[in-house]
Amino acid sequence: MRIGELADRAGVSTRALRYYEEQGLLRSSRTAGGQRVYPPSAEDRVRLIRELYTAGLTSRVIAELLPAVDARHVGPELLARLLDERARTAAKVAELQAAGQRLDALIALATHPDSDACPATLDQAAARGSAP
Amino acid sequence: MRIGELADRAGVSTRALRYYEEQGLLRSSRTAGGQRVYPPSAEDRVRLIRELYTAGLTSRVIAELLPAVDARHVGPELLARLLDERARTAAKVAELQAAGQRLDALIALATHPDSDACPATLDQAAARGSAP
DNA sequence: CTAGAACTTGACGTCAACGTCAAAGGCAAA
DNA sequence: TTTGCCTTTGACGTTGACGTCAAGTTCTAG
Repeated sequence: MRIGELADRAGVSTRALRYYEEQGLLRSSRTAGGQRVYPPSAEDRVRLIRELYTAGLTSRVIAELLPAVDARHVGPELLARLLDERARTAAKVAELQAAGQRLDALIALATHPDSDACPATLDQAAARGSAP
Repeated sequence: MRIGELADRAGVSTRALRYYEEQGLLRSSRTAGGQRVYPPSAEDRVRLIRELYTAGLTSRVIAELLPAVDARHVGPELLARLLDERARTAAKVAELQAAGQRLDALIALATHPDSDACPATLDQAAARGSAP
């Protein structure tokens, strides 16, 4: 398949696909005229790349990661980085959930106009952590 | 307190504090000489701002949100945006957790060099969602 | 009163993952 | 062959939350 079809299938732009290639995340063969050609497996590869981006990894880290995925072998140095990134995502999840509770408190403020618990949730959570 | 102390206490840069003020997120009184002065409550305010940033909200949205927090009253239009943002954070949490499992699979690959389950987790999760 | 740390505004720099535009060439169908 | 969509490389633009530097002012300890 060519770049347009892959973009459609994977739900990204052609610009993104060229960018991924430029960053060493995605390979392609070429037609005689120089146009990029991808195997069907490229779709899953792009989805994986997107997912790793979603995890907050940079293209540089992903570029180091993908060969290990393909070879199914992770060296000790890369493992250290993986543990680091995993901790980072876990922390981010926790932060996001905490922030989500802030939003919930605000939403409760709007939907239950005269509850007493809401203000406490809004103001004091930051001051004393998150547990009561 | 002045800007440097607030920055230290809240764990942000002075540049960030001035930026928050510029964006209408943080107020300050001034000394006769024009230097910013903050009340002790500003520390919690900054932490709240940081938390909302962490939730993925932009400064513009936060600027609309904070008055509602102070007034403890959320209008219907803002409520709609809140529900939207809350859904966004929930989705982001889910994505982050999915991506975290990818990282876990890679980590397992490094720590249990010859398990059979790992490759499946690595490759096929994207192809069929996330449930087995 | 004076050194020097802390503060002021203003303005340009950064970084990542693309968006967008331009000019040119490739490809498939009629 | 011609029409017209797809693709190519190259290069500049965007966005958000600050970083950073500069030149000048204010505050405070001694």
